[in-house]
Amino acid sequence: MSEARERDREATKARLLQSVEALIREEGFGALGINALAKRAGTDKVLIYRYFGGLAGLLSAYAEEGDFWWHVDDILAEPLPGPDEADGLSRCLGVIFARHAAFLRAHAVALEVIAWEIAQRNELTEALESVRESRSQEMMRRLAARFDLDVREFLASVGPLFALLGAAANYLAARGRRLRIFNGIDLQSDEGWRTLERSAARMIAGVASGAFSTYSTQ
Amino acid sequence: MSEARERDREATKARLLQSVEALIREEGFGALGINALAKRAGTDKVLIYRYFGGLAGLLSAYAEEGDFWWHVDDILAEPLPGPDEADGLSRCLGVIFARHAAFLRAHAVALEVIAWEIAQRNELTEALESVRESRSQEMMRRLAARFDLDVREFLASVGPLFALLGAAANYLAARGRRLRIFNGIDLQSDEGWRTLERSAARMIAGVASGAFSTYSTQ
DNA sequence: TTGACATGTCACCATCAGGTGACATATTAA
DNA sequence: TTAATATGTCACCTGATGGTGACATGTCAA
Repeated sequence: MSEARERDREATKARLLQSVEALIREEGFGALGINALAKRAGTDKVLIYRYFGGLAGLLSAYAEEGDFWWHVDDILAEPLPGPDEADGLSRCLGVIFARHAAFLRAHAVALEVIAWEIAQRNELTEALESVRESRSQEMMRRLAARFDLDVREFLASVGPLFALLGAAANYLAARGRRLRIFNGIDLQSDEGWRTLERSAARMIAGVASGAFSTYSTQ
Repeated sequence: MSEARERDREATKARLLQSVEALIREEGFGALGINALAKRAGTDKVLIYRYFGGLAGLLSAYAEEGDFWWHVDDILAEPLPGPDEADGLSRCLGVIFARHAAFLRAHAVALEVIAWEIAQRNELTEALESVRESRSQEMMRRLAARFDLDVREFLASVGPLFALLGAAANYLAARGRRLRIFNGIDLQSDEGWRTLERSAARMIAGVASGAFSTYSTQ
């Protein structure tokens, strides 16, 4: 009867971690539960308690090793406008916005993470959040270095801009999973997102024209 | 024993509707359930089935009569920059952004609605969504009329801008409920939001400088 | 007064959740 | 070989959920 599954702790742990990813992608965070995870992994839920100490432990293990968010190297990959080019920083920010948006649209798990971070706050969302935040900070630091700007002042001037555009991309991409139209924009079409990118680029340029140097405050 | 509660259908229905609001505000959407609502209203869940046809019916009744979102009159209340003033439209959009953001920060239920619309899709979020969307559309139409612009072209030029800024405000306000900092911005302080409003105003101006008239396409 | 209906109460059901204890068996060290 | 331990299976518990049927009693028209 019982097929005497192979005894391999590491393989079982790996299957459980993969189940976290698969469940989030296919059914969303709402479906994440001890029972569902065990079933999906084809194992017994008691092993989750034994190997990970419970659901929270499994989820934070996933957060640490999971590949659910972009890497700084990818978001800043060449070719990328540099400090020697005209409007280098503005165009650079535009490219980053576009890459960020493209990544989101291509990664269902990332969108689920964003949606769930807003709606709920628990051990997993906190762990995921901290990974995301540290990557963003790293990206900003490297960008400041690229343009030879003081990090503090760079954050002060570009921070609000990134906050607005990043927030917009997150919201629209997450929303676009299930709702096609927002303010007349088709969130599920390439054309809709190109429109958004053009607007974002113009908005960036608008801020840049006013102030962007290291000695801008207001 | 049983206190023989007064028999008043309308009062019971009203208590149930108030429970929806109270539960969302105090415990979030996750707590919305037949049992929790009945308990909160101090009544029996079977009455929800009888009077509203079930949870979905109660929730959509709330969506129709609930006061969970801004009214167009409020968001466009005077004083508001008009077509005769310099940069009238740009400044008008800036004011609307600020009012939208201020409303969100002051209304916990609205933030819950936004968060839940992103994370889940069900009868209630669809009903709430449709109310929100229709108010936005109405606001845009009245704005076009105020500046004597063709609605279609107005939507094409201002639509992406509103989409980006509205999305950003929604995301940041919803996120700010539980997470204080985003990209160095304090989402729970007036100062943080003033910074965002200044950036938004500059971004709007940047788009306006390039194209804003009725005959702009790209 | 009587009978129909509206309002409200209660008990119960199946299902799912997270969680735990008891057990079977493979592996490995003594 | 034997005994301890690691791995995995199974049955069961408590509690909450959505949902329904049976019942008690107030209200109101005939």
